Amino acid sequence: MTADIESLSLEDTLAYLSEIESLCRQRGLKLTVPRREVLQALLERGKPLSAYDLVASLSATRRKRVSPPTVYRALSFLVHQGFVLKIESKNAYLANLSPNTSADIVLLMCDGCGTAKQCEEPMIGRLIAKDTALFQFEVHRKTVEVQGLCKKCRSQRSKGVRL
Amino acid sequence: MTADIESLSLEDTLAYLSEIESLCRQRGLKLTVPRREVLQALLERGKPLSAYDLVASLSATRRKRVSPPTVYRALSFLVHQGFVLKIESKNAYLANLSPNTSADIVLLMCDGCGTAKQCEEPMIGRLIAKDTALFQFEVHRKTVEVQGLCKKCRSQRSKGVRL
DNA sequence: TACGTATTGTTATAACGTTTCAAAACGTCG
DNA sequence: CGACGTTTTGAAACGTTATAACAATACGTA
Repeated sequence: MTADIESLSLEDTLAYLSEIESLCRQRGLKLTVPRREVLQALLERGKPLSAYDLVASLSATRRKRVSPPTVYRALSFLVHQGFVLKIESKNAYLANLSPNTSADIVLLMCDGCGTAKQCEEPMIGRLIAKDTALFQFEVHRKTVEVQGLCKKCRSQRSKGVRL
Repeated sequence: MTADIESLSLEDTLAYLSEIESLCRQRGLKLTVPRREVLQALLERGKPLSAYDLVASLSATRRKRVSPPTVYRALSFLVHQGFVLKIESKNAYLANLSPNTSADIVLLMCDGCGTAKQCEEPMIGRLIAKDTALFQFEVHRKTVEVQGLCKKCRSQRSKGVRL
């Protein structure tokens, strides 16, 4: 069994974490222990995890029970800073692999294998701006999520595998 | 106090319900009592309601406790048929005012007053198709939600009202 | 009427998220 | 250093959202 192709190499994980630390310093914020642990767990798994998956994961690595509020607070911080994406349609969370870009993100989520691909899509913002301008609506946050089957799972299915 | 401007007139509500009934007949499906009650409650209130709001609402109109599964099953049917929209970012449900069109829908949700406006936006589908084609991703479902402030609430705020 | 299927009722429970308040860590100013 | 205010974390209890499992009922059809 090979490693999950979606997860980052150790090298990339460390580079990513140091980029996040640098962003925190720039913003005068602290990447505290629980925040870092949550982010690291999301990076390691590479796919969307629920808050309670993270509670279990952190409870395992420390050898002591971590409570839901600890995880939710860390997630709230990370989502606020744009380091983690919340997947609304699945109540799950995913490390944002492009935390410093401000382009809107389209998430392609596979119903087969549970992976999620993030696409930066600047035109979505323009399109939505057209609708919101019409109603003089002030935009705070945008969510664009697509569910379906990834290439790999489609070919699995065509070979007769049940999804 | 006047009626909520978002809710339909009695006349429009009846017209809408008979359109839904007609769609059900065409599809060989039944708009049973709980399904109709849930849809009607959503129409009457005109804004997103949680499943448990609906449990309370139905329990009030029948004078007997309605249980969550009853409501969730009705919602599942209505969402499946496209008669009701699920708002993923709020765990709430909204009557779909254009149940027979297949254009993608952008929801503009106001953080101030809780109302939601639905906009048909055919270009969103094209844009997403571009990304999904790149990854050979097969699309099953799309969610596009925008949170912010509606025109009315913006002007309230500019008059100093806390939101 | 008898039978199979679809739907609803009911209880219990799982999954997701928050409130509240106490304890600890941390910066900073005397 | 040490006292103080602020931010962050820990822990228990609770609130909200959603589903599982199984019994009862309604409904079409032969």
